[in-house]
Amino acid sequence: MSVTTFERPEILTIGPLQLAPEEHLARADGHVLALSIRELGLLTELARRADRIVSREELFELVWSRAMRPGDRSVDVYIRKLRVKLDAALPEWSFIHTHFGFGYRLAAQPRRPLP
Amino acid sequence: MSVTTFERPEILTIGPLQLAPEEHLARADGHVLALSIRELGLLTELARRADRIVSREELFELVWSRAMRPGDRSVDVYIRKLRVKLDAALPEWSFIHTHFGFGYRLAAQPRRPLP
DNA sequence: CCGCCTCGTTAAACGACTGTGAAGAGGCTG
DNA sequence: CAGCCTCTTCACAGTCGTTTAACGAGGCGG
Repeated sequence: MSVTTFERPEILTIGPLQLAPEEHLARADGHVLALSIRELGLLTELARRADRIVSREELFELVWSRAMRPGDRSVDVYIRKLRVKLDAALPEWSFIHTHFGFGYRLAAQPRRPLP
Repeated sequence: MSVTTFERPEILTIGPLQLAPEEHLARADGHVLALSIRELGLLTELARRADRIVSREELFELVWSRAMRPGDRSVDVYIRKLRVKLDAALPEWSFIHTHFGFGYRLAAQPRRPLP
């Protein structure tokens, strides 16, 4: 059974960061970020769960659409790529926070200014 | 069914670039660009979707008015031709941005000046 | 304080995707 | 009919993304 709905395009806002998953686009202060499919997928799933801690296993299944093998480090590697690109675009902010033993949490946090 | 309307001519402006599709004309800083039919068609469809990523398939169907065969590189070739002509006319700007795996996006972006 | 487990980071290998130059067919014009 | 322009297709080169492995740093519990 199918129901026709008229949804507005999904726009996720995390501080100065804007995500438009359907358009394969991410913007930082309006400026377009060049993200790959995996990077955007991971960032989108984190953004949909903003301010909450999400485990690697959950992130992996959301983005890769299959179960994560024990020891798989793919999520870590892509977290790193995202951090590099986000930091290049918005050096004043930090977004992805590690919760040791649990997972990652996305939240826009102003970096403390240089003394 | 056809309805007679009185619309003002469509003028598309992308930074220093002006398109008048009905006149088969493109201007860069007022200076006329020599574009072929396909080139102008492709640039026009991109301009109508400025700042958004448009897939090859969509571009092909818009410009060629038929479905794109898998592996067809025509869009790429015309993107190249447009880039050459746009760069010759406005070396300080870049217009057509590649989004790997997704398509192309048109946006006027000042090229970074030489140090 | 020691050792183990977790996380950060880098890099190699491979495949997939895109950039580029050129050749050939066809059409239009003088 | 010759010359020129456009469109299309092809081949090769170059770039980018994904995945996996490996090493080192850091946190946590005993």
